[in-house]
Amino acid sequence: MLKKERHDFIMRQINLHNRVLTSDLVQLLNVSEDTIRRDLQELVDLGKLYKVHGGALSKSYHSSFDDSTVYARDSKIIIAKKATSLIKDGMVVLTGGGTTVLEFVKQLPENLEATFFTISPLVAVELAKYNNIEVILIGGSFSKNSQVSYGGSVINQLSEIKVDLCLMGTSALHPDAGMTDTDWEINQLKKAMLAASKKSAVLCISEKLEITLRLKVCPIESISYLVTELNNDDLLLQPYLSKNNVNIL
Amino acid sequence: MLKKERHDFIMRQINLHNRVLTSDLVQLLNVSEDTIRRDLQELVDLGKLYKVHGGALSKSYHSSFDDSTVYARDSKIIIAKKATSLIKDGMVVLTGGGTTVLEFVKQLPENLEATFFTISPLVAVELAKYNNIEVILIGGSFSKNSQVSYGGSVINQLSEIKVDLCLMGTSALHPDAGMTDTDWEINQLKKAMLAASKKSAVLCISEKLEITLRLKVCPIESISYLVTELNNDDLLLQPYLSKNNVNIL
DNA sequence: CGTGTTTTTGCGGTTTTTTGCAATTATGTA
DNA sequence: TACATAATTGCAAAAAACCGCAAAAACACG
Repeated sequence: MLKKERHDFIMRQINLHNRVLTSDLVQLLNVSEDTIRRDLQELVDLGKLYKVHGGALSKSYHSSFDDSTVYARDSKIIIAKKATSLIKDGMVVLTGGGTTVLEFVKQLPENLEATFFTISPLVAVELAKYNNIEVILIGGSFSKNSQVSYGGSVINQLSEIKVDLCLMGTSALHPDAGMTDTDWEINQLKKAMLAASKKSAVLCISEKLEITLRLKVCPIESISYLVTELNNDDLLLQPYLSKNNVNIL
Repeated sequence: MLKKERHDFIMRQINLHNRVLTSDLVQLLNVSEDTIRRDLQELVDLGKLYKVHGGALSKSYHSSFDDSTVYARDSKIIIAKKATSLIKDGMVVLTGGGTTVLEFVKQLPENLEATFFTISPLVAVELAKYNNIEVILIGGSFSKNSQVSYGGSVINQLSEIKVDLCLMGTSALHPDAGMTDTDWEINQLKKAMLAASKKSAVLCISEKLEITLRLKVCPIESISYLVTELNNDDLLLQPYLSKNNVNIL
């Protein structure tokens, strides 16, 4: 069996069961432990899975249960602070969920007067702490993974509003492929959010740039503002993005 | 089972119940006590939980326990535990907000299969921790005081559903005046919730009994179940309530 | 086709990690 | 205080990971 075939086999197992045991793979693929370990290490280097003593776990599995510690918190705070400059008194804003957006809300100026629509209950609770912000929570089926409202009724409600700016995080952004995602419902949701907004801002830590996932949300030129933790000079994509009218923050 | 998986399992239990017993984990994970103790110690080193004699507690629980902002927490826990007996597999339930309802959600049995509608984002987030509970968050204008969705759109959405049981806290309950409130919008909301439900349960600490506020929500006989922290014998209203077909828990 | 190079793979030996056991100590409770 | 339960410690066996090496296979190129 070719190495590539083994890698594909391992990734199938990972996607199916979220985990693999070294010992199982030795039996199934009929190669030595060392070979399996080398395979796993290579897949780790490609960022495709997570290695632990005794086997490996899928990346999504790992991140979804690790909710007590926010990953890359420092970067997210930098992004959040930058993003607040987009918000002016009197604006009507729509936000998604996620730790970066939540951090953004915490950084807003105390006396901001604005109206916020949001699909995230945690964001709503945080926004409610501001006296002069009107909060409208958009409800629907509640996603256990992403902790936001989703589904048909959310899409319907979004189709009835038009806001100045929509603000969301993303799992992947690529100069050619644009914004992409893995979950179909979240994908639909983001499309509807963009359609409901005059302008859009995407909050994205740099390591998620230049990654492409299965489902396309929108092309790169649909994004009005990209907010990362990098300086403009350090952002290699900068010229390409500017060409597509994406403002960099 | 891999060590990482055990750690994730433990953290899930902690997030769900705010505590774990060493002895329970030994049975559930089928490893020796020593292994569990080492696991717990490692999670302590990672700052993810708090170790005590006999098991471990969640960090948030520990801090919220010290946090005296939750008034009469002990009574509310008693009420919450009693109220869980009203919920059976397969039920469709509607809940309001408030600390007592939130505590109720935390006390639900781990594998409950049910559908919950709620107007409270915090309740939704807490419910989402249960694998077999479907959560539908009802959105609308968000109340800074009561931390729930309210207003016309909520009333509309409530008019479209019919659930088995509606569960809410209250600020006042009186044998003659029934359930009363001070806030007009919350008043309307509660009426709509009751109208959307076949049966209703009111969670109420005893000190709010025999109080009357300005706005009437419903007469006493509209309440199917009253849950307080008292024993039946200590509840002076008991005969009167039974006469009006209110079940006491 | 032949030869030198790179890649892949398995093996032996060593080190690290994990786990359970037993003996001891600590803790909480009647 | 005494007793039961839980925690700690040291230890040893088993499992897994690591390291260097060499055989085998695949590849490149004249």
